[in-house]
Amino acid sequence: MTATQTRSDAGLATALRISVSRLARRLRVERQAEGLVSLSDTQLAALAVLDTHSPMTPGELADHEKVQPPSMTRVIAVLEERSLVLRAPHPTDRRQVVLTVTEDGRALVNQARRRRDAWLAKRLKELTLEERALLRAAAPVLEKLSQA
Amino acid sequence: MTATQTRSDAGLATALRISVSRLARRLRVERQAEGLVSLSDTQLAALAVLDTHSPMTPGELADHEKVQPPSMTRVIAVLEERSLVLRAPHPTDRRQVVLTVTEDGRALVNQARRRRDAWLAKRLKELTLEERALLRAAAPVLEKLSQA
DNA sequence: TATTGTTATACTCTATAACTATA
DNA sequence: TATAGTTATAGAGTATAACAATA
Repeated sequence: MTATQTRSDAGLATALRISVSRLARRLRVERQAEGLVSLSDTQLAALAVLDTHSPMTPGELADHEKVQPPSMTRVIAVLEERSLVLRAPHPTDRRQVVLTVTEDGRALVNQARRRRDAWLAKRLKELTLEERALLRAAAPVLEKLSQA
Repeated sequence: MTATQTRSDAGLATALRISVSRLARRLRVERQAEGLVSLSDTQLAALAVLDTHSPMTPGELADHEKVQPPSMTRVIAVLEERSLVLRAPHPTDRRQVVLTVTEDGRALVNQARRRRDAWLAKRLKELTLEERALLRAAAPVLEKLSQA
């Protein structure tokens, strides 16, 4: 590796960190600007996890989302009150609770996803074909970075 | 544009949103895991803005960071108490306050930046030359997206 | 009167500690 | 005793409303 590439790579970490963080913040803001959903980040994230992993127990959900069980209790209370999830007794262990996402819950998750994608899709259309191709190739690399 | 490309572009928004959001979250977590800095996101962000735009008034800083003035008042109080910023009277308008970052403040911002970059730089080294080149090219496009 | 910044107060989110029910 | 979940309580962060000082 040449000295130029080494310098360039040192700058790459900074440049990538800034551009990724900034775009992520923008995506959050654009989602909130859409309003209407009126669920907090954590509430929506928990619902999205249930959408793909349902059924789960509150404990599993808390572990997955890296929050403490009491925090998840409150999140679930909100989701249940809005009929987005169902709480049912565990078939064999009566200490546990089984959570399942409702049809309303799935619909809301999908709506939220579409709304977040909408802003980005619009911005992507303003790019050149080459730029989009570049991002298409870069997306899996970014994904790999975050899972390292 | 072909039908295939259209479908692919629709998926691109979703793929890019997920990978960018996930990597940004990971960067936040890794920064916090480094500990030591002991400033909140907002406090560090405000300090970083002052590092590049100092001097600023509290009002300008609140506008820039999209928080309400009373919230910024509290952030500044913490930063001043730790000798990271200085509050001085405005030379001509005595209603206003002029904020400048101290040497300690600049040092802390740079340290925080280095620490955040360190994790990412390490991950980048695990990629192939081609993958790094891809990200180098993609970074400015991501930057452009966030500013759209 | 309008503007800049602060103080007073309340709300949301999350945490730790203590408790209940069950295994 | 140990585990799953909830309730009680506290702390951090941010908001709105009211206020003081100055333009």
